[in-house]
Amino acid sequence: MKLRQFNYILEVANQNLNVTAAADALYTSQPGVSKQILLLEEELGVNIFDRNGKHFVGITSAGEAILERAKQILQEVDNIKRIAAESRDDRRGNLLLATTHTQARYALPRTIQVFKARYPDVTLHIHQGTPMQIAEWAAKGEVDFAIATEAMEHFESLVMMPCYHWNRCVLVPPGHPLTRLNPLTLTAVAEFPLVTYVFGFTGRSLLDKAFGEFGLKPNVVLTAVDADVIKTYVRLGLGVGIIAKMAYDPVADQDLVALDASHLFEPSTTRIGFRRGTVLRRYMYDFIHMFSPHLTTALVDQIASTQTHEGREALINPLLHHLPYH
Amino acid sequence: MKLRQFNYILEVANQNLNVTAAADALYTSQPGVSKQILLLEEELGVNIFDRNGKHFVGITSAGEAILERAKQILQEVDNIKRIAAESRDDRRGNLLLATTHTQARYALPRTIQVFKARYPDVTLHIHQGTPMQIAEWAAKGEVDFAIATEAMEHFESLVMMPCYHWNRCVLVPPGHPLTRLNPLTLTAVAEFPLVTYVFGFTGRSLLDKAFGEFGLKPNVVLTAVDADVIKTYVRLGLGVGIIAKMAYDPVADQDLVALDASHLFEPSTTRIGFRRGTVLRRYMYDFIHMFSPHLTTALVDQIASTQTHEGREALINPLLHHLPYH
DNA sequence: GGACGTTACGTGCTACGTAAGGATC
DNA sequence: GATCCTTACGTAGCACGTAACGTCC
Repeated sequence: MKLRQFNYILEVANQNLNVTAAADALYTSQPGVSKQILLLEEELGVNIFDRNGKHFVGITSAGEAILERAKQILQEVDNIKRIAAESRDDRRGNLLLATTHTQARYALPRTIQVFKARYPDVTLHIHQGTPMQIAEWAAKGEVDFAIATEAMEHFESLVMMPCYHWNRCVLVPPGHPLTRLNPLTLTAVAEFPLVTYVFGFTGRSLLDKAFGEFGLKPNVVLTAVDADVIKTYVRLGLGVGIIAKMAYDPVADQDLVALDASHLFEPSTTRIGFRRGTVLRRYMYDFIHMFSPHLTTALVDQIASTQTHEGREALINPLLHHLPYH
Repeated sequence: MKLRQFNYILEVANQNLNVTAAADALYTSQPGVSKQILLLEEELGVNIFDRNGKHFVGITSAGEAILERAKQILQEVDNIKRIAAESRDDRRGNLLLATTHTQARYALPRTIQVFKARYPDVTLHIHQGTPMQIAEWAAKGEVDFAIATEAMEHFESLVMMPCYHWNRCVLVPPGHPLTRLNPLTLTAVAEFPLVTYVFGFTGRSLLDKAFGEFGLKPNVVLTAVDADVIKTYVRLGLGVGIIAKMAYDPVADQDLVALDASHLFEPSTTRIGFRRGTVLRRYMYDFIHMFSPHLTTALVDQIASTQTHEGREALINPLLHHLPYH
């Protein structure tokens, strides 16, 4: 049994049982991967993969259990690397963030500025993706942190912590009829064509929920992944925009009017998450703390080491009531 | 990083930082071990061991963390082996028990007879030792199960489950003054020289506690590890014996009189334990179940997967009230 | 016929054991 | 001086890549 063999079988499983693809992903030869898998199976006396002739067509039940353990082992190997890196130099390393456009553009810049000043020798990488991709990357350990509003709670293997609440504003050109309405109502908004986020992005689900509860059928004429695109189309007069309040820039967007809509929608919660069981480096704890001052090292450790869903809820719920608003 | 390197550093740590001893224990050459450790430290860029010149004198703080992870990794490797063995043939394998004389001689034979009949192809090994050794062997994964009455609760890394309660009898030659006493009292017993278990064995701690609570200072003239030795000296008239009731055999010991002493002492509880995080094979679950019918596979899994002390207590305490008596 | 996994084979690396060398107690 | 770890060196085994082969769709 060798660590490399564990790497190989996991990559094959990840690549939909395609050995060739796994070999490519691992930058090695296909026969090498094939050989090592056969050797491992021979050593264990058990098939990990089901085969139809020479083609891999499935994972055996023993294989499932073995892959699970192999994943665990490689995670611990990774932890050892981190422990070593931390002890060599706790100010040097990499920080891989996966997040959405909204976070990268509006929520993160300030934190990242402070972080870079504090840790000039940590190389930052920001991967942008859909909330679903983001969560998957973090779950696989391909990135250190996932930061997003949606789709984060479906991964039991992620430690998720709330960072801040935020709500929306309605974006209209100056002189638009809605600017004369005080207070703004959902019914009034629903009478205009809307431009807002794509489903599955940036709190779109809570937005739909609010209209739905009033029995309103909003006329969404355009959806986009990010607020910059939405603003562009509001400027073109395509419709009324609904975006995160933090995405409105009073200076750059002074040609548009932002109407507070906090009373119309439930606040959304942005969360940060990382793979359970991962050792965090000092600067990672610090990053979390800079982004969300209520998430101290001790609290993060406590949440991460709590195994039951209920236990984590008990730690997280009190936080939710004192979360900052953006 | 290689699995072998993890093996090496753990063995060195186990052998009090003596590389030569570790190499011997691993049946390999000392320079080989030395080399691999140096290679690992070089790869990680961190010293795992503190050195004074060429002598190993301690473990670095990073080393502590690394050893912990390495242990975890090797345990999972072991689990993979078990999963594979189970899927090859779930009726063949090894079962390593560590237990005391008392259990091996009086409690286990019946279970083992049934077990051997059910699993003729499982090779059984019984290691006898002190309760402390037994627990350590199990904690290190050197044996599958520890079965004992004492010293079992001090190992957080062991999953411990209660098997049965038992109590003591007072052993005297026929015609002894104590045989005319009804009921038997602690004060009366304390007036005679006593022969009983060594401290740290077979419920000796609860025995001392009972005398202590009555302010009695028993005159223990001889202690032994096992009841057979105790009986021998009772026969020689050296004193009154106090042994586990199950250790009295009405046939073989008919030349001695056993007086029930259940009302004089708190019952002791014999427990079975295994290393937390270990995958159990089908026959291992069955062995537990045969030895303690209340410990079903589902219950064992539930107890083993409960991470908090309180959670385990909540599962175990109800058991304690319905435990069989031996 | 194309995609895919296995077998064959030659090369280079590496782990291991023996022997010698330094260091520490 | 004994114990202990490291360095040196030769050998054997193993992993890897290229090429050829067999198989499935």
